[in-house]
Amino acid sequence: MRLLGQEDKETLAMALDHSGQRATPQRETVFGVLLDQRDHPTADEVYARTKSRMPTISMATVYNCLETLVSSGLVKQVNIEREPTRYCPNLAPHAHFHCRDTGRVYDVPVPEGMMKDLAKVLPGEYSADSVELVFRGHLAKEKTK
Amino acid sequence: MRLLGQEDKETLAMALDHSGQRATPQRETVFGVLLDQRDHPTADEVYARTKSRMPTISMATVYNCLETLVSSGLVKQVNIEREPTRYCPNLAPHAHFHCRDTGRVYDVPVPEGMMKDLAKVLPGEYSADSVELVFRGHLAKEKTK
DNA sequence: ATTTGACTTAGAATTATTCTAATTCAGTAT
DNA sequence: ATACTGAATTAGAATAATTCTAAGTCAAAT
Repeated sequence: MRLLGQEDKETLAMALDHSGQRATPQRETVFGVLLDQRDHPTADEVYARTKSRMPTISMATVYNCLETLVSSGLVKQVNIEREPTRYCPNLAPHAHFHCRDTGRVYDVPVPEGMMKDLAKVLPGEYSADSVELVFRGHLAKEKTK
Repeated sequence: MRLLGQEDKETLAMALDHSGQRATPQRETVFGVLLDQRDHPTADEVYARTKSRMPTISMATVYNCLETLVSSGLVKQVNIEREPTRYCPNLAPHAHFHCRDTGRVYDVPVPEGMMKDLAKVLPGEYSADSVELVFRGHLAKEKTK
């Protein structure tokens, strides 16, 4: 485990301040958990990982912290097929791949131009502020990571 | 309200048979409800609409019928942001637009070529059998329908 | 020092969905 | 026609992720 670096702490503090919220040890720890292992953990998983660093934290607080991080814009929720919500600190535009065998979720980089093209399929009466792209299928071989 | 036409009944019977299941009045009625008003109803809404045509049907049966229809391939589930699952009998490849104001979901036709292009962003180790594309935002004016 | 309001916490409540166990039904074999 | 078989339906209980509630804690500002 790696603690939150000074740089990440600054980022967090600024983003929270910008949305009228405070940095707290719990929020820093949860954010650190997300940055540390970018495997799209569920709230349960975040709770378990956070608890090992901060044993007194409660599930409710984990939910609160995650919500705070999302509202500050540093973390995105990833919802796939009514499964428990997953959390993702990858702010670059990207798609997701959901493996039917393992249930794991992988980030898929999306080229700049593709996002532009996607916007074009929308008829004029719609104006979208977010696009979500999820692939589902299988991994060719075994992905070790 | 419009009853299930002979053609739709055939389609349903064939699809069910193909997946080793039987056509029943409940399944026909639920399917009719979905074809009748293609506004992506939730199970609750399907239940209410179906009950007005077949007052004795139960919620469990509605869930069972929806599951059956999905497994037969005639209906697709549409999941958006952990909201209750919606049901959609539109089999053509299409995207969805989720209005932040009303919560309504609209079908957005996607040109053939776009789907092809989307597949290309997937690195070789992934093989996708389904793609989900959801836009979220606002409608320019008021959409009356 | 005291107040204020934000934050954390444990546990209860909510809610969409699934499960269970009993009943009904349709088709087939007797 | 009648009995069997497995599928389908049903009411209600159970599940599980998330949200809510109400009480307690803390940090900053007066």
